[in-house]
Amino acid sequence: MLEHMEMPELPEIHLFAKDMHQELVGKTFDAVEIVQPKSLNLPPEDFRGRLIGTSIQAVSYHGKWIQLELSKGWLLINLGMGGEILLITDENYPEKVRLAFRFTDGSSLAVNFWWFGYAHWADTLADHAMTAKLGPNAIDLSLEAFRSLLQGRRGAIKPFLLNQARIAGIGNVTVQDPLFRARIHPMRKISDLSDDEVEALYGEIQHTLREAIEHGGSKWERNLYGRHGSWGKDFFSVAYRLDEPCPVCGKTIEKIKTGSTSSYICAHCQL
Amino acid sequence: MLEHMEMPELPEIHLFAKDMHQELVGKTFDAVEIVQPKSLNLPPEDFRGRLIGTSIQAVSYHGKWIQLELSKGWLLINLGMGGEILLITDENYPEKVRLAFRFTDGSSLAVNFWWFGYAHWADTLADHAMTAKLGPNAIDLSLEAFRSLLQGRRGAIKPFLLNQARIAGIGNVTVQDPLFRARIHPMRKISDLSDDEVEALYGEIQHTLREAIEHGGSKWERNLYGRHGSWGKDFFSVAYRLDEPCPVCGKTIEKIKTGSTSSYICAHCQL
DNA sequence: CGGTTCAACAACGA
DNA sequence: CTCGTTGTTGAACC
Repeated sequence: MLEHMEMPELPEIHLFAKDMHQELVGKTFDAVEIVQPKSLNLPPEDFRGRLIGTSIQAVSYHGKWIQLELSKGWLLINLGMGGEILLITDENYPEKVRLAFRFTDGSSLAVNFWWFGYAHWADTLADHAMTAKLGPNAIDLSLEAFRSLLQGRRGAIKPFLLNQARIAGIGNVTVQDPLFRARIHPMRKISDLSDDEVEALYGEIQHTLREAIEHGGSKWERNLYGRHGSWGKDFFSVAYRLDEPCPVCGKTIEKIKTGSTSSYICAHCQL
Repeated sequence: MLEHMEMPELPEIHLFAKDMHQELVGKTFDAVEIVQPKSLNLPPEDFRGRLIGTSIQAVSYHGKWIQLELSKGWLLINLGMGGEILLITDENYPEKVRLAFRFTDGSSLAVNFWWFGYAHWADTLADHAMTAKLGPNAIDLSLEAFRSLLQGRRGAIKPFLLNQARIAGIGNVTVQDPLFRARIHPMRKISDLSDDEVEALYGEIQHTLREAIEHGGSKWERNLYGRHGSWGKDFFSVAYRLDEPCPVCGKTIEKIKTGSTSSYICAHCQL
């Protein structure tokens, strides 16, 4: 039932960045193993050449991208539809690896994508179109900023929230319960939302993201150390609860098509 | 039959820029008459204030925009769906005028749009989004540059050629015969084109643009001096020749919808 | 069906 | 395709 929820969203990326910052700052690239060159934005030799000898200064994130600031340039990683980043402290690499980075201290970082992801090198963040065009991280938004982003928008609320160019980091897992709890139908026109609804939605988004982070990310993901999070379906009110009763009114939760994504909703509570 | 061909494309703009450079360099703006303020990107007073007292240093073009480099800033003119720019040497203004510029030597330039056009002022070209985002002028492209622009494109060839952000200056009149002569269907996927087809298409585009320029632009347009060009349907192989025989195979030329534009093609020759 | 980009399209406005 | 904007949809891609 939850087999298609293995994609990292803001909480998991946030945790990767935090742990990677903790573990990797100060390390220097010694070697780069590239199993899947198509994931790169440079020829493998160039990519390797940019990294080797540089050191990691800081690790942050923007939306679903992890950003490693180097002594020269940036290494930008996107796990695509899902994947793992593992810190390897001994010589035991995991079986499946698309990319591996070895550091001069003997430790390594292994990256695997379930299907496809990116590892890009950029001189500056502004040079990298895919991250440069992202909106602000959802978790860093103030209510006022959220209101002003919604200002004058004509479309529906759910596609807006999922559009990474508007707000970065929200995905189909973290958008559904906030909408339910704010009692807003995913396809409601943004211009129809009352001030109170916007405030409720904002609060529920913040709550959901923080809750997921506090619980170490989702159960279906592994973190930098290979450990699973504890945030899962137990925390959901309607998401992925097809045919179960709405926790508020008891009516049956439905699955509907909302543009190109699916949504679980209570048609009675969400208007 | 040819009633909808009154929009200037690269050849006509090229000729305007050339003649305007010849005639206008050195002239100083003395007065600006603004009949249609909506065409401007500044309040009329500001627009006027930017121009008066400045002189024209050079006239060039980018796509369908004519660029007048001034002693300070740029005046950028786009004729939109069609229009005229006339050099007036006596005091007889044409009847219909949206904008008129008077110079200190007593001469004037009159601009008319059939429907909508622009006259913008910009401090630098980089400041002006509408021209800054244009692709390279079609006529200045090398074969290699043309190939690299097509690299990795997923859509159909005709919409690509008409997209001014990719290549500037090609319009629905100047695109049709090159496609026919290269034997390429307008809706062919770019990724399906062979190297030879790309080269043929490139050559035919260059040929068409240069031929139109050499003949003074299209018959339906007037130049800076009010004179019509001589490039017209006689030069076309299939464009606007509905139900006539294909000059190569004799089959009937068809008119088809290609996205939002129409195309005249030989369905037998163009694959 | 995932993330992201791109293309095609509609509608509107200037 | 005069051009911009906005948003929607579907496809292709890695």
